[in-house]
Amino acid sequence: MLRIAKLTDYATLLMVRLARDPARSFSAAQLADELRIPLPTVAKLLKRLLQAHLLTSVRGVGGGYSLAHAPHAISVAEVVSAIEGPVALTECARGAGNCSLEGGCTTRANWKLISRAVRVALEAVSLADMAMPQLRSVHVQALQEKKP
Amino acid sequence: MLRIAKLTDYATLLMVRLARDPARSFSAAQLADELRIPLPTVAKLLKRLLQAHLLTSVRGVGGGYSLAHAPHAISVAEVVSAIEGPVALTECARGAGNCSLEGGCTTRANWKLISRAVRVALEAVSLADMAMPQLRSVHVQALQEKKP
DNA sequence: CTAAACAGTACCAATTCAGTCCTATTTATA
DNA sequence: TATAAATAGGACTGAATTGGTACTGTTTAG
Ligand code: FES
Ligand code: FES
Repeated sequence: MLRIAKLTDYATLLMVRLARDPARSFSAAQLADELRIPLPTVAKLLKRLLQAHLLTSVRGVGGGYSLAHAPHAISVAEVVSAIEGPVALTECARGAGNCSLEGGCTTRANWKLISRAVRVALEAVSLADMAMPQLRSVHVQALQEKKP
Repeated sequence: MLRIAKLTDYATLLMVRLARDPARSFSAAQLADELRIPLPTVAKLLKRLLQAHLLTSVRGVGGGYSLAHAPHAISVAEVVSAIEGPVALTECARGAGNCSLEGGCTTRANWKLISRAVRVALEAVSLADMAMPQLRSVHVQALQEKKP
């Protein structure tokens, strides 16, 4: 159904929670408890987000995680990419298309453009936005195109 | 990676092929052969597209499938929905969120808006567009928002 | 020195997805 | 009217992905 993975959904919840108190630091256990997500899963996600440089961590007693950047400087697209890799709607949209028509395949190039539009839509929304009651607007000026 | 299913990719290939000769009628075997997609798979997809009323079919010898509407009147969004159901990025974006915060969950409402932006992006592109060498533009005026 | 907390990896279970097969039913035409 | 070309519909399997778990190691405040 063209939906993001459940884990990605969790990840945004985590990030949005962190975005509400950008100064504070949270342990995995705290977040798991507060959001009612199983601890091992939370731990796994935080690790991935850390590797994507969206978080900073402090080890040891009293350690924890916090955002690596200001809430308005982290986009939903980054969170999604961190968990499920780059946004590319079709296989061939990201490189070698194994499609049949190949040579004269118009579909492929067009999927790439559509993918970009989607990516732009996700990039347009920051964690700060997500933490707010309602997005003001997601105005997506999607694609600038090489003229006919 | 936020990608559409392989079957959906196939489905668009099929639809685009049909869109190139909207008058003609194609048998499943013809399409399978031309696009190098396994026949049983093609047959399955055509059935689903038929049930979504995107195609019309004629049975018997010399029968086949053709588009139910003009190529410019069928959007990529419709094809995607026909194969993988309605576009809704998150579980809760389409109804009952089983999310923890529930009550005051701002994330949920915002995901809905993002989903809509994506949907609009897919609706903005028709089969006729996909059949052309390169989309002119996918300008997505995504969301009109209830003002602050 | 101990306990809290992150780091990394490997593993299992369950669901989903792609693909196949089989058995009707319809219809042009030889 | 018999035959073959086609769609209609469903059931079934195998593979791949995903969600979730477990274990072992490292860091660090008190
Ligand atoms: S190369 Fe993938 S659709 Fe043609
Ligand atoms: S209800 Fe699903 S994210 Fe809160």
